[in-house]
Amino acid sequence: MAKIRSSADEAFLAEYDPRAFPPVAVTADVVALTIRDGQLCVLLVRRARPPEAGLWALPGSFLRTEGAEPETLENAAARALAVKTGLTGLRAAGIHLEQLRTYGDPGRDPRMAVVSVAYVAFAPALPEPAAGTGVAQAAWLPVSTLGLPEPGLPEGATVPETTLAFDHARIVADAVERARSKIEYTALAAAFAGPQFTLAGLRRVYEAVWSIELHASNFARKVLASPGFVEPAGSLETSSARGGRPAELYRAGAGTLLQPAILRPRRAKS
Amino acid sequence: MAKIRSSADEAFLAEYDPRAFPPVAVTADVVALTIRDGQLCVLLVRRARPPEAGLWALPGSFLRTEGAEPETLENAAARALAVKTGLTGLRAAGIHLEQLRTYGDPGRDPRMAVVSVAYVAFAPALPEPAAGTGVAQAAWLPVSTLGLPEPGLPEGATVPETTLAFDHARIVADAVERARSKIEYTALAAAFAGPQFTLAGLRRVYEAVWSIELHASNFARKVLASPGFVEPAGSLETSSARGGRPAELYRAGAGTLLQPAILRPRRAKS
DNA sequence: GGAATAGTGTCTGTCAGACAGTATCGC
DNA sequence: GCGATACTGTCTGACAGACACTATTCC
Repeated sequence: MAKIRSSADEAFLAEYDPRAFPPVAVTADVVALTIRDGQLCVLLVRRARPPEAGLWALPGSFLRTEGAEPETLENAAARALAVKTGLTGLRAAGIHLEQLRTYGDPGRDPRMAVVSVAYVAFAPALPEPAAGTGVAQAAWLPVSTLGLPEPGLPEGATVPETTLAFDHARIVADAVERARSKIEYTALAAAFAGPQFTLAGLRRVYEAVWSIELHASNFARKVLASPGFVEPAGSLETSSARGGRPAELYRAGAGTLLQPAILRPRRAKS
Repeated sequence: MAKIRSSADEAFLAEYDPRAFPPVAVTADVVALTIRDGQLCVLLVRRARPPEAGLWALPGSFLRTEGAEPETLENAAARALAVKTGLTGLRAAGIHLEQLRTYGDPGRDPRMAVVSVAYVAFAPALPEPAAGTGVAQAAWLPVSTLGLPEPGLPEGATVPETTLAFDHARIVADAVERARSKIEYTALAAAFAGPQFTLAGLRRVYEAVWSIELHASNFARKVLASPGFVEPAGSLETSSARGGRPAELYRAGAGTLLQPAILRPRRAKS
């Protein structure tokens, strides 16, 4: 461990022996998002132990760097999901997992300096999670009930009081903003909608993520005008809810980038 | 330091004592970008010591987590620029510094597990850098000479052979892509152009970052149609290079988000 | 038939690309 | 005058928003 050294020694040694520096813990935290009952939900775990025991938090895990097989940050994120919530095989199932950003403000964890690399996972309706290691409870919670701060807070900004542990409310807010932006220009929304869906179902995904209502006809026109986004499944929806013409069923197309994009309405008229 | 423990003990302790885990070094690395002689350039340092001695690398610094004032990742990035290249006061000068992403693949540093949080800085023409601690040389190098890989490589992907140390070529590629995307919908390009500039000068910034040619007339129309992007400085350029009507001078406007955006041409016509 | 939902057609406004034409300099 | 650069005007096509209209179901 680090002895007391002069500042000059420290700067010199930095190039040669990173172990001379005070330790930092690195975690991978996952913001798993899905749509349930028309609401955008995030997968949270209730912490069983201090610090922040009893509060909802993101599933996370410390990065394993030694041993037979050191892991990538992305693998640590997938492992955190499996260990904390019982959701396994996400990578094999093709669930999209991407890096969000990294949070390392001093004091964000009372134990020591902790740098958290946050990941976002986008998933269609998944099974109920199970409480894993160190977890009292695991559940999908609607993001609208969490009182999230504005996304994009600068580093060092004080995070408003919330019901989530550490600075996880801020991380969830950034993840939701990523999802809102990502469904504009990628075919990601189809991943939320499941194997087969109607245009109305896909529209409800956009409406849930963006928290707005969309014009059904214009939406359908734009989706069908984006080659590779959806392709007809060849059958009709069975027994629509409260009458009405049955909708055609679609499945996700081969494309990943939408051209043209499905842009959300921009306010900001001068 | 960590003793040998069973896997179950390890998982249990993870919640209580992060120090029981093997140490990870965290660095903040900076990709500083600027335009020099019509070329997009990145600030690199030639490493004076092993590992990778003699190779060009990004200026970086290990995160300080203990002592009187633990620092944020962003402050560590600014400190790295100052210590390694002598460029100080960037934050005070309003230089834009934003987090890019985090790189933590096992084996990316031969010494130990190193997680690097990369930052991007966008700057107008800056003074020549000076070689700092552990650095043999510091210089602005055109990105076109570096043989960068495609941006957006997934985690764990093997980085092609380059002239840069570690996986820094990949980081620079991601930073350039960020800059290319960022000048579309923010007024960032004005930051490259300096305090006063002509529309042609601003256009050359876009052309350098995007590596394409733009139609001068359409470009001017789009820039002037984006409120808050530029405002006339009230004077004309003095002594244009090879004759021709002198161009009007502009300065950066108050806006930061461009509405409408200055979109780069999309190829991808079916 | 009436209500409800699905889907099509059309009009209008915004913006990008192309390009012709005008303005103003150095030589 | 001539070339070079700066800037303006106009046409066309792509796309978004609004909305009228038709189609098909349940009640």
